[in-house]
Amino acid sequence: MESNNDEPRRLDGRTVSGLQQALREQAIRAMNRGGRSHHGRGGGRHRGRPPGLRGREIGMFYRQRAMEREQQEELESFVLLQPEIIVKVQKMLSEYDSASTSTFRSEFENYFKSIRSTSFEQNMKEKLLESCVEQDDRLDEKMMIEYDEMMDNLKFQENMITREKLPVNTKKEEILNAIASNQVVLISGDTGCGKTTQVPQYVLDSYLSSGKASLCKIFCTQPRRISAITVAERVAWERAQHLGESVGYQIRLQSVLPHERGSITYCTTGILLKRLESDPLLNGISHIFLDEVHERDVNTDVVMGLLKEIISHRPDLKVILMSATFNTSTFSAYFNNCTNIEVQGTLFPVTEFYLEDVLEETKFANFPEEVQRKRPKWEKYRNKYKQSDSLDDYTSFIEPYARSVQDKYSKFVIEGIKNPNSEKINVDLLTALIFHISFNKPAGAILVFLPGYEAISKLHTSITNSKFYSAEKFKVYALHSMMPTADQKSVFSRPPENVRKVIISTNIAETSITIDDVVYVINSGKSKMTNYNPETKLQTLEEVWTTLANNKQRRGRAGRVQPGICYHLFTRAREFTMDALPTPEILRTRLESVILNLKMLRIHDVAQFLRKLVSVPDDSVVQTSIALLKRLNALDEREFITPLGLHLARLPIDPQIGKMILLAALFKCVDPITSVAANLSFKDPFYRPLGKEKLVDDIRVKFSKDTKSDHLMAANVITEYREEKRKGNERSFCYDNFLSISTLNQLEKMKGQFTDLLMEARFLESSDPTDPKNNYNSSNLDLLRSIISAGLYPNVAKVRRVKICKRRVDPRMDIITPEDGRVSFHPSSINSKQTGFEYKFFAYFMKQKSTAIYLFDTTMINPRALLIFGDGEGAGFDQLGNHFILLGDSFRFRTNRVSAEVILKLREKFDELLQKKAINPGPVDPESEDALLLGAITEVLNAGRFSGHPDYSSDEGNVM
DNA sequence: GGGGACGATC
Repeated sequence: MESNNDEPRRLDGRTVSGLQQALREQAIRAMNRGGRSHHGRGGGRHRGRPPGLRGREIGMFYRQRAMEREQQEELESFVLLQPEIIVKVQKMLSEYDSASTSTFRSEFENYFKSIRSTSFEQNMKEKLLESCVEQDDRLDEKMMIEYDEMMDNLKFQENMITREKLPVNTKKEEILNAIASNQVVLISGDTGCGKTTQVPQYVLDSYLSSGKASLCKIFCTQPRRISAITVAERVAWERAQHLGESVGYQIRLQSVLPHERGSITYCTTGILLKRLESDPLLNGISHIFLDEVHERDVNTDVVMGLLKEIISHRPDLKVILMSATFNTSTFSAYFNNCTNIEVQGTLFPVTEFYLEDVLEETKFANFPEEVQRKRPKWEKYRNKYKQSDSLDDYTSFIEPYARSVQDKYSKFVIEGIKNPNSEKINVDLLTALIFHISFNKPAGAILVFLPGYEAISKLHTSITNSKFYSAEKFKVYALHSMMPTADQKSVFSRPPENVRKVIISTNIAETSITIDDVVYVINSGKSKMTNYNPETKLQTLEEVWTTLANNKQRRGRAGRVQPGICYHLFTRAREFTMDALPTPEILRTRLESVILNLKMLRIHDVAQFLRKLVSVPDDSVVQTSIALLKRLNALDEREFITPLGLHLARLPIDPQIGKMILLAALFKCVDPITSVAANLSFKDPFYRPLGKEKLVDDIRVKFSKDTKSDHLMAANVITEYREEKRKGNERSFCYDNFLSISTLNQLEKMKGQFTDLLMEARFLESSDPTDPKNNYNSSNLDLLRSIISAGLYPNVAKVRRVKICKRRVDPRMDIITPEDGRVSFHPSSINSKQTGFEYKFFAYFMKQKSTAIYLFDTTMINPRALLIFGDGEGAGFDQLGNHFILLGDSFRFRTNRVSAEVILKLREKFDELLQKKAINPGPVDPESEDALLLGAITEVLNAGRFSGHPDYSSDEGNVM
């Protein structure tokens, strides 16, 4: 056994010194400590102490040293390869060394070089020569006849009566003239004005009737998949046609395309963006409508930036921006002060009330007097100054307003709004208001906007537990993206007479879900926002005040069928402090995918391009994202896209996950890893119905089997779903396990898309994810976990020690990442429920700070995989002769010389292999030298697998 | 011990 050469216990991390210091300093400090081993610590305690310290200083010194040691321990580990493995792998590597290297596959080389050497501008000029849409007289004639037939259709004529009543119809000629005489036009109008369904039809019909339909091809982008479909269906219906005639849609993995010319295609913004990669001039397209530009999602902002450049090369291309009626000058200004045509909406008037009115009406005065301290004691003291500060702020902000309205409201109302707790979400007040409306106001559904799951859950409980509640008189729905109600039709159905429908929702009901019979809206004034902090490099989820734009949108939800009422649960004074608009998404997010996509468009100076967008992201975020892309080898040192980066950019997926499925192709474990990738890039298939949270968590643990992996748990779910579907049993399987059939089906489709693309790029021989040829290693659990970690790298966390609380891991304890210090398993991660781990290392994809820094999805990782697939400044030995390997710039592994050599050689050779495969894509031939290398890697991973044998496994990571 | 909402050619 190797323990004869390097006895693990004596290589305990405690004898080595400061990790983030220079190596020299480390060595000197270690020497000062006399190189004592763990066992010798009890002996000469004073020997490492500098002379001249007295009294308290001695205590301070030891305390400091204990802290240093603890920090080192957190980041330091131990790895040793067994001698027989070393011999075997060294032999394999020496054979591999003699193998020849590969060269560019020629057609890929040309493509790659054209992307690196041409600019966006040049590329457009080249494409212009190829593209020229000719008018087709015969087609025009045919379409004109069809158009006449449509006009004669009774159904069409009947629909036209309704269409002509839409407000946008009053501006029809003005709009058509503006589009005819301008390249860019902005049309702004509020919900219900008909711009989305009508304006593209006005344009199409003007071409049809003038016999030039072959020159008209309209694309209209939508931010959401669902709206692309429903709008297309509606427009086809209005024209008394089926989808696929003059109207169609295209979203990811699903489309009904209309006729090639003389047609309207509703698509998601993402589809247009992807198309631009190979078709930057939008060949054959005559009109681009960008709808809902006011929502300011990343894709729309980027497309606007690109269109601004494209239009000068395509003078015949018309761009029509469509927006809600706020903030329109921003878009008009962005496009050289383009014409803005404003259209009135058709919503019914909505009366607004504010907190002070609600208190008066409900007689609610029951706000908690004390400042509630939910935080632990220590935090209270730490924030003491801050707390009182914000209290003073509140007082000085509310006092003048309270004085100005004191004659209009009862004294208890004025006292109420002066209480800072009146600004917190108050379930009692919400419940009182809901029953007040229910028993005193005319019929109509009540829609409550709350920030998130917790508040929805509390209010739901409060309502249904109330003495005023009865199941016969109320129908209460909770609406959240993770709840099944969001996918069901029942929430749209009108309740029987005398039954009050109450919908408690997140902002999913602001844009994505529209419920027509809502008459009363209750706006809590709060919503949740993800944000990205460039300094801490952390994504956060914060509860924030809504903006005036949100308030307007929420209010509008009450006026769809009749005049409505909106109750804002904040004062008019608070409204005065609210922002006009939400922060555009591009300022709140990381930019890896955006940057890689721009590189594909041959936009090399990404930072310069981003500076020309409507909102300019922080340069430090751009730089952080570029740095990660370099670390993934997607960009080279000069920030040019690499062959690997090009493959990653072509996949519709985050670059890290793209790398994961590329590795899965090389290592032949495609089915489980594409499941992991689909799950990470789309959404979790589990529903979380109210009150079933624990049940769902238990089911997740059940599906995880013994993998210690949320990712492989998801893969297991897909495998079992497929099996149940084969048996015709999928409905009950999904019902019993709180799974969404539609999400699972989409995940399956996405897997197919990944394998299609991998095959197209020649990394696979079969495009069936389940083909045995793609899955020789799919049952090698340790390999699967390694591939996951290789993709997710450098997202690595380490468990320091496990605390058990009520027979479960306490998820708040003792997990660290080098960048953030202490983090936690999110309670929904199956690893927050495990009681023992064989390895200390975990890979994760999503990290988000809310009440703590949570890792949402985690896989326990064999540290050998990290060392082979990770990066770092290499290895060496300190002055005590202790060998080490670095992982990244912080994790450090003690080892011996031969182990270090073998591991680093594998790392180097694997990097080479990946680059080689990127320039000459192809499956790994089992007879080739590449297979030998992959075999050697698998050998090392397998030999490091936890075997229950304490001699080496304990120091590599066993923590229980 | 807890999850605002979206999205990805041919």
